[in-house]
Amino acid sequence: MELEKSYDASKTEGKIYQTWLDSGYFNPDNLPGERKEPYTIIMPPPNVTGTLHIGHALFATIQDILIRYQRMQGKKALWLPGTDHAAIATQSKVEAELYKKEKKTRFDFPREEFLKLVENYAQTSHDIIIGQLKRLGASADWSREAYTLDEQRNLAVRTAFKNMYVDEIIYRGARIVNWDPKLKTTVSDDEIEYVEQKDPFFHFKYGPFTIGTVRPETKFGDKYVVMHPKDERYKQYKHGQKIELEWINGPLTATIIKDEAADMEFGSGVMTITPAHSAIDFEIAKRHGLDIKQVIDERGCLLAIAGDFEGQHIKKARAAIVEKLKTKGLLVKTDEGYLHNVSTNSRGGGIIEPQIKEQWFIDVNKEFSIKHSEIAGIQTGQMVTLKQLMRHMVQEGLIKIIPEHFEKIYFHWIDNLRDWCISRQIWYGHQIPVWYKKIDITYFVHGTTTDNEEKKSSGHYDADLSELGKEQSNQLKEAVKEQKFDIVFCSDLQRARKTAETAFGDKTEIIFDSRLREINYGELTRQNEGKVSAMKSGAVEKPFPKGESYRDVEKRIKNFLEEILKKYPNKKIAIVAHQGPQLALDVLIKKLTWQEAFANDWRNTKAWQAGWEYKLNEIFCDVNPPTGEGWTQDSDTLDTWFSSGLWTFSTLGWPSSAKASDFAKTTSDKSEGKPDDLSFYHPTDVMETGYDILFFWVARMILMSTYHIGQIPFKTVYLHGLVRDKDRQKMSKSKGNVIDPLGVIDTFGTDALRFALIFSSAVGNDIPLSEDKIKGMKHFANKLWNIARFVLANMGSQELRIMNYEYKPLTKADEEIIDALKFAVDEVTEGLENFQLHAAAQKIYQFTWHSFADIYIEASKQQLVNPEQKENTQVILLNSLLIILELLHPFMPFITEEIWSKLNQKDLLMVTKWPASPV
RNA sequence: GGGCAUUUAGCUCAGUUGGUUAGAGCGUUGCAUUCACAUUGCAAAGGCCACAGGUUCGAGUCCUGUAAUGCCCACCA
Repeated sequence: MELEKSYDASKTEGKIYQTWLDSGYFNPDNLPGERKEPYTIIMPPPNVTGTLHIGHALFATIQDILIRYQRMQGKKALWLPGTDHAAIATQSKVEAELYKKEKKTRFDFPREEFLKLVENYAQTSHDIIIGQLKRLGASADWSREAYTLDEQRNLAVRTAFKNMYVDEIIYRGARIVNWDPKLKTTVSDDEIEYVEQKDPFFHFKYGPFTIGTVRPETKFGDKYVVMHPKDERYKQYKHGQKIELEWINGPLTATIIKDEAADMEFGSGVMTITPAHSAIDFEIAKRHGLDIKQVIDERGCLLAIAGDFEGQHIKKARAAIVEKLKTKGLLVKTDEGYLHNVSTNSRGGGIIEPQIKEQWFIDVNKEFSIKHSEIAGIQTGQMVTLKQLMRHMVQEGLIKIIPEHFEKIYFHWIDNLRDWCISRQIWYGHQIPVWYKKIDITYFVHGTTTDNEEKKSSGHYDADLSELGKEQSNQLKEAVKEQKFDIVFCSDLQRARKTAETAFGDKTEIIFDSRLREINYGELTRQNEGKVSAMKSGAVEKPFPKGESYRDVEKRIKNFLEEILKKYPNKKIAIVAHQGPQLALDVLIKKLTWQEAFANDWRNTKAWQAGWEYKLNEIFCDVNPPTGEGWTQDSDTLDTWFSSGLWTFSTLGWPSSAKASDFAKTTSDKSEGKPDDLSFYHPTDVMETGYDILFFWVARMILMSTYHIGQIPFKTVYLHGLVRDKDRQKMSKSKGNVIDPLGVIDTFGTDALRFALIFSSAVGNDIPLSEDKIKGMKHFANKLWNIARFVLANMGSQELRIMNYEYKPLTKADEEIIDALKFAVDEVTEGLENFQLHAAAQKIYQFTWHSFADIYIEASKQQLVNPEQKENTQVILLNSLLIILELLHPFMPFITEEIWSKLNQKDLLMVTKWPASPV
């Protein structure tokens, strides 16, 4: 058997990869031999936003090394691959392209059509990425490949959302959020990137104070002036004191607020606040219960509050506002070149404008009872918060982070964690599994009756309208002339019926319903109002003698509302009825207590002709859409990290293969047949990823996995560094120092690239990479090739089968190489066990090149011509080579497999048993 | 402002619990070579392990401080 004179990676790699694929061994179900122990790595899914870069090559290499090693150790090794839809990133990429090519935005398309465009892009990108991973030699189980936005994962997301919604871990609320006016979506705190910027810093006269700002455009609504309570300079001003002053658009009443948030050292120590557009100001406003007024809209344009400036974009308005203030003599001075940080959306968006918006959040501080826990130190049913769960796993060593110092960073992050805003206003992603049904109600009270005029309470007694009441009904008709209602519901008592017929009878269908009747006062009917009032408070729960309580009215109305929600969703309806049912609406819809409803004075105003407005909203959250008509789904999508957080178990079949709430059932099922993927492969062994997404992702996987299935997601977190160029510079297109993985694979071979990537840098450190280094590793591959050529050339084919031939050290060289080999096996193994991949790589490199090639092969040339030593030497040569191939295979899979195949071996090297120390 | 790390040969980096003469790759210099490999071999030069203290029989390694560099978090209107 002859080998080519030098190793040609390009001729070998494709062929070898195909051999592996054909073997089916990437799927652990097909691995030969008795394998009981699982070893799982779930691949961090690359974003489908383009092609792989060298950083991906690094993660693929590290994970492939770990998987190949464990597979050779006899484990059922599963490396589960996948890709990430990367919501914002992918969508904004498509949007950018669309704008460049056709000058269109996504709003020029129907949602479905735009999504098709994104999906096409994602599909193309996906295919490229998978192809690239294969070229890197990734021994991943493609049969289990997952996508964060496929059907299975969508089910997982909906299930996860619902579980958390039911537990009230997920809530909807109006908070100050990071709004990106460019992408028109919120982003989470972690996605913010601060960019240093120089801007003019303005000092303005604000009454007796001087305030400073870089952003005069936010200042229109500022009517609170804040100073530190201990600031001696402003001792004479009291908290809550009002001050009249002249401001941008005229005179204004400002209120003094004393709060420790004001920094006495900064500027004059006095500031005004803009609660709607600053998180800090929002906090202050909440502390003191101040008014919050929106100034800037979602496009970044000024609202009506800005007066003349209304509609202008803040960027353009700034100069004009300063000019106006200057003209008014309110500009004190301007400092040019003030250095400050501007927050931007790191996902390719614009400058963040904080806004108050109704969004979905995950509450990280809410206590809940954990439904199922296999976690040491956490009992099933125990009360915990998500924050505590996240902290516990790492603190108690259940999850080990390598390198260790990242644990401190992790804790620091958790301690400062705020509720996680998970809703996004983009289209590409998992749509929130919440549906709404909405009815707008305008409520009118019937006209005055004869009883009313005599101050008697009618209740169910069918009192008629008085002359005034009839007149009022005509007035009502006039008042609602312009309004269009789909349906009018009316109490069947004649005072309401006559009112409704007069006001609406000629244009709208009227449906009479006895549930809309006034409270039945029983024995008090038609008696003096004063007596009724006296009993009102006591009549909430307790019926009037032989009549109803207010709770009874509430029940009738509740029943009525449920029915119209079902039958008449999304309609605009009017109700003409009495005061009692209206109070019930206050209680049912506005969530007032009965006492508050009574106390409210709005029904004493003459505004009854305009009606009182109620918005009836029903929210439905479940895995599947509600049945029935009239439901509309929440149009927001979820933060991409929400689905990524489920990744370790959604890829293994959750929730289909094992429902979190159904653990008892699945464990009893296990006796027959093989266990499902989730119970067998989860918790996974290693999560290997870049340190830059420790918070985004790793922490969220811990959160999701512990919450939903009561298991840690992984035992070890292995954080690799960033690949940099040889001068430690970050690789970037603009610097022109990027190394294209496919390019270097073409020139030097995958094995060389892989070896170079892990050869010289310890875990967690950044990795400087240069073409020279890869070239050096190509030389190493070639060296190995020639070692194999030498060994092969020095024995006939029969010797290739004498694997178990006993050999013994006959010479000093024999003795040394056997010792060295033993050492190498131990150290490479130890390196791989302890995640010291670079140490293992260096060891095998040294051993191969120096101990074996330079020393032993040189010595063997003498021994091979000595008949007494020849055969023994041949066996040592061959055995050493085989062990080298085995040790090196995880690192350089292609060339080792290729040589192995030339050595007449039965099975593939990739499933050969990892060597123990040789005899 | 707070935190985390790094500083070892010309360059890029190893050096796990403190233990002989501190290592590798690349580069440099000299020599060799029809020999498995010039994508080679042999050899050499090159380090007060950032600095200053301390602990110890013994410190690149542990402790304290200083300096430089990098990164992360917070953020001041």
